[in-house]
Amino acid sequence: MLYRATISKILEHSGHARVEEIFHELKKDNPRLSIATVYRNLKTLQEQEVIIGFLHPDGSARYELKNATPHQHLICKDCGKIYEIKFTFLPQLTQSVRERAGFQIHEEYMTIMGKCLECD
Amino acid sequence: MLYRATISKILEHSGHARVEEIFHELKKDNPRLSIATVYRNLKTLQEQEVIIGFLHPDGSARYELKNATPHQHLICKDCGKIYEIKFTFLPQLTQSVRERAGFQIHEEYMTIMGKCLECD
DNA sequence: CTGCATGCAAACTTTTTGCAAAATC
DNA sequence: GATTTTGCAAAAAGTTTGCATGCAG
Repeated sequence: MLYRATISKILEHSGHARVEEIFHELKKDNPRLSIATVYRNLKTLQEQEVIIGFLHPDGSARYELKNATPHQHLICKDCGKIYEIKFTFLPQLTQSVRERAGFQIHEEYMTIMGKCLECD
Repeated sequence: MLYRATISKILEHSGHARVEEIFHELKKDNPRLSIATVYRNLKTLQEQEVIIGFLHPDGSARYELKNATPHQHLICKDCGKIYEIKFTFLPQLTQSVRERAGFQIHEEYMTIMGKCLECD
């Protein structure tokens, strides 16, 4: 069944979900669901580039929809909350890095750590 | 003993070392060393802000010296290699993010994913 | 003597895998 | 009927913890 639609729906209104959260949500509809199935489906959906997976600095894997407009992540070192931001000068940055290091940036995977307003 | 000097020396000439690598190096001098000790010391040194720990997207924990000049990380999604780069416009970025989101950037923890020259 | 650091083994957490049963086409 | 997906249990891999021992102040 691949759970594609369901996982997408979950990620639509819960931004950077953990595996456990996704598992918990899916289980509401199918109590017999195994977490192995969740892992397998997340892997498949990531290979199909439907979703984006990344590691939170706290060590937990997080997932979000790929079709959302590309954005960057600010992650608070204190509370761990993830803020989304759109860097306006990203084209310049992308070009600069390509010229200086021959490195092609993937804009969806940019992470900045720091301290958020609430924790300051 | 805390292994502070030794771990620092290891990290001096092996940039983004994994726990296993550090363990292996330390074990040369002390064959009875336990990996639990390495984990405990790495944690302490990180709390003392002597070293910086971060998660490689491949899931492995990496460590580097904190006293080195702050830099940013480019990580290749294909080969996993970590490139260090110094963004020249970081002050502007820091200020922009602070104004727009009230978020105080920690410059040592900035990560950009993408594809490196060798893998392109 | 007191307290911190260590080794060892066990426990935990997260993720992956083998395999047989079930679902899908 | 063949292929794919699933549940379950076991296995890996990475990290943490309890406890008794050892070393240092």
